[in-house]
Amino acid sequence: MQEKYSFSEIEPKWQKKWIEEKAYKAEEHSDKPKFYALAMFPYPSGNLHIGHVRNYSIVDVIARFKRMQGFNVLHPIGWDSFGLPAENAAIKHQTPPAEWTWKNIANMKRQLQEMGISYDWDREVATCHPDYYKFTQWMFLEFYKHGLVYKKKAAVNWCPSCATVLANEQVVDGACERCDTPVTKKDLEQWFFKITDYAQVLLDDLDKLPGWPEKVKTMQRNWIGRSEGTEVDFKVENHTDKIRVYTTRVDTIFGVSYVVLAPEHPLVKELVAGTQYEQEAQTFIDKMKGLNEIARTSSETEKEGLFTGAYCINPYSGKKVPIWIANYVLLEYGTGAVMGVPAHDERDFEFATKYQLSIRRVIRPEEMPVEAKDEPVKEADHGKGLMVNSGEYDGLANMAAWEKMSDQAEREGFGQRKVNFRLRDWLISRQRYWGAPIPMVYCEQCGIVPVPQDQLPVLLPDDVVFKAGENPLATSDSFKETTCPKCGGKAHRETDTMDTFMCSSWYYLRYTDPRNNTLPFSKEAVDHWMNVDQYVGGVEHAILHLLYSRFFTKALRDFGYLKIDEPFENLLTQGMVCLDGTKMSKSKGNVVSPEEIIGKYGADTARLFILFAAPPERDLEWSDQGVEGCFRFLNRVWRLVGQFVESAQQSTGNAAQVFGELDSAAKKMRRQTHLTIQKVTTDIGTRSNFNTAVSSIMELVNALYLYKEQATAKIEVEREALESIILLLAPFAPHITEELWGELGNRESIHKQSWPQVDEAALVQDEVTVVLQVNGKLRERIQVPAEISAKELEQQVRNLPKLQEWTQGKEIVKVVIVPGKLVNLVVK
RNA sequence: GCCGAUGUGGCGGAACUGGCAGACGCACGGGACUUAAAAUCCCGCGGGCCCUAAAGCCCGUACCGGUUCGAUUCCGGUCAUCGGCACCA
Repeated sequence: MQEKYSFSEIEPKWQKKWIEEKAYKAEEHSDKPKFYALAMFPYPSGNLHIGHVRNYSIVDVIARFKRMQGFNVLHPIGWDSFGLPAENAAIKHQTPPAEWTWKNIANMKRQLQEMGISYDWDREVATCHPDYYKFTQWMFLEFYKHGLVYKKKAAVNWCPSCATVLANEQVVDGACERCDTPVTKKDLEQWFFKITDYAQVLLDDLDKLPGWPEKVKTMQRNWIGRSEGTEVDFKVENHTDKIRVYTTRVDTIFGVSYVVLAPEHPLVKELVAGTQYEQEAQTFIDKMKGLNEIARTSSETEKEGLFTGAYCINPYSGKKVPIWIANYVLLEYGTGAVMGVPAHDERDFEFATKYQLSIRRVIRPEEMPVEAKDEPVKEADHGKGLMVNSGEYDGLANMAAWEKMSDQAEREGFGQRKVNFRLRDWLISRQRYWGAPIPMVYCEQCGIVPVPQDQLPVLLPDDVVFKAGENPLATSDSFKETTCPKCGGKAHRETDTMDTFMCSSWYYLRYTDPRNNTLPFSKEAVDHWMNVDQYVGGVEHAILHLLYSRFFTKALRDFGYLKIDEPFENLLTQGMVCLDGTKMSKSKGNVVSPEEIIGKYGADTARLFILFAAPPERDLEWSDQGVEGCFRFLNRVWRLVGQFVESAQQSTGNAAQVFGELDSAAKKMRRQTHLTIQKVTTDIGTRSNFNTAVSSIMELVNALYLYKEQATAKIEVEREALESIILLLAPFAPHITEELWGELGNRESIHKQSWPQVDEAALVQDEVTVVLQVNGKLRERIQVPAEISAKELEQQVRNLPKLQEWTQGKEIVKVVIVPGKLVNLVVK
């Protein structure tokens, strides 16, 4: 055995062997229970960054652990390889996006292999490969068949820098999530996925996910944004039209001072046509259109409105109320019209105060005297209370009135209860080249015609021109011009591609059957492997990818392709990797290169540090010295094995017999070995606390160093401890443990060994330390037989010579005993 | 504003079900080995009190209060930091 731990020789040697032997291939037919471990697949930007290393190290520990526990593990990897950076590179370097992308994939694949991650490389997928995007297009058509895809003209989010539209989910603080450019609105005809059909079930089924972080579920709940309310019609005076408003507080409707329409509301133009208000209203509408999302909808923005000159009638009170238009009302939500109740809504209060509209209380808090009901309202009150100034409803509790008033609207036909969601349909069109082409054809005769599924894929053409700000597919005549699949006549193709989130919404299903040429996956494969048992990735996907994937799963279930309701059983959202307290990023220049670290210390050290430095869901502060510490630890393990191998000849070989007659030091050593096995097993398996798993292995190493120096040290006890250390460490540091396992005389790979079992007998103690407290304060530790009764223990404590000192003549009023742990004397 | 999370030594963090606060690692200080350095090994390492030592005592988990024999852990309130949502009617 080499004296020095030489990772640069060991690591490539084993990596090569693992790949050649397909050591981590998932078994097709197996009696073992299955386990599906998955990391969010990377975008092939060119190089692995440290966040990837963290993500993949975590999943690899889980995969290797489960394998050793006897599971048939599916641990695949692939590439989320469509997207804008490839196209930007194409413009910048004049290289085709495909070439740039495949080069990056090759490089990052090499880097992953240098980390020793135990992937089943036979299942690798890349979303930009025609064999993959063929089925992304298949998905589009399948959703289309089931009425979940439609085209509509809408004011959509437009990123001027990326020259494409964006989904609502991709607009962060009014700016493009990719390039930070402020997003503008554009009226375009685009393809939408009807995710809103699934809003309720996407919300409800979050309760079926106990294995997800509360944080992520809350974010999804907020994003879906369910609210229960009532729609009510206000008749417009001298007009045939009605204004339908949506309110969650129909109980306050007797307090309506005005009704407000969104500036884009179609009724606005009608109301002002030919009146003195027309000119001003038009100016107002134009101004609102020119504003971007932030300026228009931020709660910071001052409320601005304009009277239309028209009035409508409150159906409950019969009162006439003025109709306004205002910047704060959104056309897309509810009915695009709102009633203003200044006494009970802060926003309405602010608006009414600004424009001197009336303010009338209709709910009084219980502690407020009835006589005070008409006193001036100083601030909006949205609390509970009793109805006042509300006709026949006066005196009712407002929640009861809410129900009765909704009943009245439904009975008399001027309104109805309504549930609304903030979630909008998912806009999937992109005016870009490097994505899956939308498989649709426009025929002069037949109109919109889907490409038949057996004619897929619609391939991306090579003869496109990349120019900033232009849709490249529109420049390719060979692509654009086609024949109608229905009538054979002249037609042209849709030139938009799909949002790359389409590709990533189903990739976890493809891994179950990655080379299937006729279907995205077979029923047998997907039924066998799904759900993903453990999913790990960054929290930045809490809404986008995770919501879309849940939607896809539910829709495919409803189409009959799946049996499951949810794709990801357990979700772990790992924290960021930081340097000097801030997230590592290229723009800040505070990055650590994984390649450099691996070159200097090896992959095992890099993996070990990143798992040891913090619990996985928390942010991790990078520390070069910390890495050094982990490297020292692996060296310590290396030397431990080296010293053992030299001295191991004396072993008698009959461990069971030796373990039957041990001295107390040996018993202690065995106990720690098995306690460590127990702890590491639960730390990995149920708590996902890899940091404490590593630290307890370190403790075991320290303990073994001390034990083996003792004159009476038993070689069998040493061997058991040492083998346990290496086995427990194997998921974290696969290369060094593979090497050391061989040095201990084993032929078969350590990664094919069974996970060590706890020997309950080794945990039994003859004597335990009991803590003695006086009034909850620690006073003494005493050694007592493990089997001692509470009575005997109390007696022994009462006989302690120092007892007088602690009680100081006071009386012992109570004795609390926790068997095997603690005695607390309560004195007065 | 609403929702969620977090707050423990010089630092990363541990304490799993209310029972020894600070495991493990880093940094730092001292020592051994060495001609020397590196590597390695050993000792110390929250603050204070006590002449020294042994030993012991007091304070201490953001802050204030409560429950309890006993609180980092449970409850109420306050503050701070981070993240998400934010005119959604």
